[in-house]
Amino acid sequence: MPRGSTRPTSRDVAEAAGVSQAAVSLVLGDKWRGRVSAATADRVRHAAQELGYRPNLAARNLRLGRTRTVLLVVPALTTEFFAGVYTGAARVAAQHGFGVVLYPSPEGIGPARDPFGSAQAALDGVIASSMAADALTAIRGDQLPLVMLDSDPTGSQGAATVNLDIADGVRQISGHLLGLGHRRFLHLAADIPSWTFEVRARELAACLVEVPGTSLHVARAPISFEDALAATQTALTTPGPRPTAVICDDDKLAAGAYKAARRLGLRIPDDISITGLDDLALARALDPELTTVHLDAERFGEQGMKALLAVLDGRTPPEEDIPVHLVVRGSTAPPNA
Amino acid sequence: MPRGSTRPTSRDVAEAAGVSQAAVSLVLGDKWRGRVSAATADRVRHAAQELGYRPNLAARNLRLGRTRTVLLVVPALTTEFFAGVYTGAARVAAQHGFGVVLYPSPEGIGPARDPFGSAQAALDGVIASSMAADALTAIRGDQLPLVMLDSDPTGSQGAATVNLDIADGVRQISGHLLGLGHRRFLHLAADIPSWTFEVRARELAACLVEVPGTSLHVARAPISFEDALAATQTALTTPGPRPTAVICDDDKLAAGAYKAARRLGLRIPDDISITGLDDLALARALDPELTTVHLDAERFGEQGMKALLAVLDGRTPPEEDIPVHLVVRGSTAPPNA
DNA sequence: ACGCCCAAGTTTTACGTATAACGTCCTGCT
DNA sequence: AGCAGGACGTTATACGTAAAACTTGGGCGT
Repeated sequence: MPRGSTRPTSRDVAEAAGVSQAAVSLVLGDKWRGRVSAATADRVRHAAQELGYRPNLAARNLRLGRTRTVLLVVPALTTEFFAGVYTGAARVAAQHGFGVVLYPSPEGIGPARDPFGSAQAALDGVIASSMAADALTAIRGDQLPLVMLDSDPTGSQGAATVNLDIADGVRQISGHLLGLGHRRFLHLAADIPSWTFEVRARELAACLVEVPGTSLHVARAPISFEDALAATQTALTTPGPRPTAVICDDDKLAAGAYKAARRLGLRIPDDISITGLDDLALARALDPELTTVHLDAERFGEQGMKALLAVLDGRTPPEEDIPVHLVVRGSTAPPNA
Repeated sequence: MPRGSTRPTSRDVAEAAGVSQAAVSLVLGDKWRGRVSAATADRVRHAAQELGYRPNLAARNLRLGRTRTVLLVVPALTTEFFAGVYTGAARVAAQHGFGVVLYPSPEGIGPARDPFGSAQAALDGVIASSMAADALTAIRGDQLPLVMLDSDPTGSQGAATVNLDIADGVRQISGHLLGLGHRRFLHLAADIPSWTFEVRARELAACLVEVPGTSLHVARAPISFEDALAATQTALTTPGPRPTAVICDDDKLAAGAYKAARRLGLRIPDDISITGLDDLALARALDPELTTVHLDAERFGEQGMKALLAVLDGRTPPEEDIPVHLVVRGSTAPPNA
């Protein structure tokens, strides 16, 4: 037993096993082959077990100069999407003996003045999701290895990037709706300055401009049920021919669009088709179930973490986009008349 | 400039300011009054600023024997509820200079064999949410200050507990439905061995037994859309008089119940009333909007963190339950006939 | 004039770990 | 017989910080 009630240290283990502290470190660090006899190694392991020894991570981190801990910066945790990203990143991290600390940037997507303010941990690297460029600069100042998720590759200042192939998702949506015969579209866009949403707008416009006779209106709303409802309602009641399909930047917006359509007495999908993007649990709870683009959040987090591990290893991370796929459910149908 | 490209240490700052390392520590630790002149203190601060000095947390943690970091153990991050708990806990923590590391127990609610397996951080304390008793024992073995969220106070082995007043929420639901005239109930229960769900079942039974002429059937399902759908569908098609109200253990189950009701051609709330519990974003997206009990997840997390801070301070945390309130929306109405 | 205390620092130490550098047998070979 | 070298360790040191213990040079009271 160590004196007092403090946690046992490697020295306590050494004493209990009748060896030096260095031997304990070698054995428990699995570097004992050819340096310590198997019998002694066993004694040490038993003593450690007996005392309930757990290494002091602060001391180890100080000694090694690294912490095997990385920071994941995400916008506010308001959907399960980022929970999935975290889960995926944490899983891969754990497999490599790393831990992940979460930092929900208080200002949401956009500039974060003090990227690490509340993160008490000492860090080996950072994964930043959907961040604005100025926050990026603040982070880079710390010289930490950095991976950006869903961010403009051209503005990433040399940081590695991992992206979902959102552009392809938009192509799949527009292809689906055009194939059904839709020509008049409303784009319910997230009113957030973020690359991932710019891509949606740009790609959608590019897809539709190719097809003669199409029209595209854009409504903007913050990602909230109420705002989406209001914006859609306004957009659908403006004079002129009504859009037959509403393409929403994400599922939450789509839920608002559903309610707006219902308020106006429109049936989904008979009178109006609606699509989302994310494939949250919400998508299946809506009635009819939402046609949307499935994003594999966990895989996204996994890839992000793998890229960061590569950077930490001095390797160059692969730059492939993560595929996404359209899930056709009940909210889309050919336009009537 | 320090030699090489390593991060500047307090010694580098000392050299730049022409003082000893101890002086730097005193100044930056704000313990310099009466020990260092104001002019020197300024020189030190400027030097630190100039070099971009940031203290090495591993070294500080080692020296101080504490990390100002706590672990929040939650079941899988599949709903925004636990995201809210985290957000609240992290906010309070940040105000006190603490960080929060998240550990989503891989086995979900229930036994967690290796509570800290993937948590690389050195910890000052633990907040554990909805955990089973055996996992608790494993945690207690580590002698860390512990606060339990939504856990059986009688089985908490002396750990502080913070609970939502779920029992009161159940009373509000049953009062609401009984007041509307309902007498035949289906309880769609979460098929998870956790105290928070046991409370729901016990309290509901207790509420209904007081009222003559009531019947209560119970269906069980894991918390998933599909399972809830299947369980409800089975329960509603068994012979005998059909329940007029379905009380669900949480909103996600309610979403499944909605779909089951629709499949059977039942209108909500005309033919059947449905209630949830949580008040997730989902609740407002359903059509009609879900009558449910609002849980203030962020406040829950805040209270949990405050309790842990109290324990760390040697104070006794208050043992008050957090109030919840019924939100009546469109999914409940008097039974027809 | 002498001692004392205070301001303004400095020197030293400890936290617990990982590892480089250094001993000491003993075995086997020439 | 002598000696190389492997097996099995030990000793010593550094990581960066906080803080206790020590130093030094006035200024002030008596």
